[in-house]
Amino acid sequence: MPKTTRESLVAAAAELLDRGGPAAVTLREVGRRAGVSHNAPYKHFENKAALLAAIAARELERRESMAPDEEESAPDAAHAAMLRYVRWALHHPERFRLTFGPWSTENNELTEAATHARARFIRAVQAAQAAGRLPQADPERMSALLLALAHGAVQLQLSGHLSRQGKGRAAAKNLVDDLFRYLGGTSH
Amino acid sequence: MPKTTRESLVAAAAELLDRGGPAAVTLREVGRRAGVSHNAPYKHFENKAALLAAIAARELERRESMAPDEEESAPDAAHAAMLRYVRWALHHPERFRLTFGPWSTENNELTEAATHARARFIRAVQAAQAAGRLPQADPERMSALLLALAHGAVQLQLSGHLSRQGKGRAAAKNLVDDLFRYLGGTSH
DNA sequence: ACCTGAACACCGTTCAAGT
DNA sequence: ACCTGAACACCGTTCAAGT
Repeated sequence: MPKTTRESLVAAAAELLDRGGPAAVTLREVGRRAGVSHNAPYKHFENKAALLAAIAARELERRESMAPDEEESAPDAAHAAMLRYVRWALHHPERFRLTFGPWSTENNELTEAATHARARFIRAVQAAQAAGRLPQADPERMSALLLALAHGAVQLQLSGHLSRQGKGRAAAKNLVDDLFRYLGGTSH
Repeated sequence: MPKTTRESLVAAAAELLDRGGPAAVTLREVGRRAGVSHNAPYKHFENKAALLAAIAARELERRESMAPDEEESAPDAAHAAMLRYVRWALHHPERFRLTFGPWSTENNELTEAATHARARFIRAVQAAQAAGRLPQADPERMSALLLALAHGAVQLQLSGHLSRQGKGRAAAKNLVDDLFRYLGGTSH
């Protein structure tokens, strides 16, 4: 595999991100790990923000390529996709956080990948609706509801705002399951 | 009002935060605006992170003091509190973002204020449950579900991940209303 | 086209010193 | 107890120059 300099830079940056957040992604250390000078990155990315956006885009494409194709139209595809998303986010908090922020709308590569992933999820939601497991609302809006919950649940768990004690065990995964249970009961 | 230096510092920092995020909160500019030297802040806060935590704590206490007391046990108190939260977050995105991150668990003042606010919300949820507007689940866990949705919906809207086009109009406010409608139908 | 080394402005933090 | 000014190490970014 002939790794281009660009790929090496993104890989090094992603590793630093995981280790200590965006502040730990210094162009100097990125360059060192990629075996180039500390400002070689400027020949591949406009600035540090663009480099971070490239990490986010790579991550999105990877997740995309990992999602099983056949599953898409199964009745529980949406539920499964959400649990997969939650598990991924909890294991890679910094990459998850990178998803928001200014990068999202300013970077083309990223926006395109995000739009594609969202379209895919909407199809899964439609399958669940057809199977009667989700209310018959506008699929796009129903998707937004589900995504918002997964997003917020992960965020709360990561920042320690979910009480971890016995009774109310409100782990992100449980909140996703709860929501599907409630929505499944609404045959409205 | 005899503003202490500490209060001036936090006020200046909050203004800078709103203007350009945490990166714009430089101790030098904070000092300048508060009329002190660029490292006077170190006599009041351990470091920059502690100063940011102080902003978050002040914000939480303000929101707390603004919440109407009588409303707490009304059947729609939880719904109203969530809409108020969403409106606040959309108007102060940087302060909202500050709520998560490392500060939350490491700062005592902040943790205490957050715990208090959460307890208050749980009581509102119990009132809604008693009125049959929310399912009879564990109140703490039901609160977590609602908070997660509000959180995630705001996050998605702020980062532009909610399609703003006509049909699926998935503004954060609408998602909150949707959830309450669905949960209200589940008399389970 | 891609890379390097020096340089610039800026920042968080520390320290010795002042009242 | 609170503040100042100088100093240090570090960072993003720019520039002139090399292949």
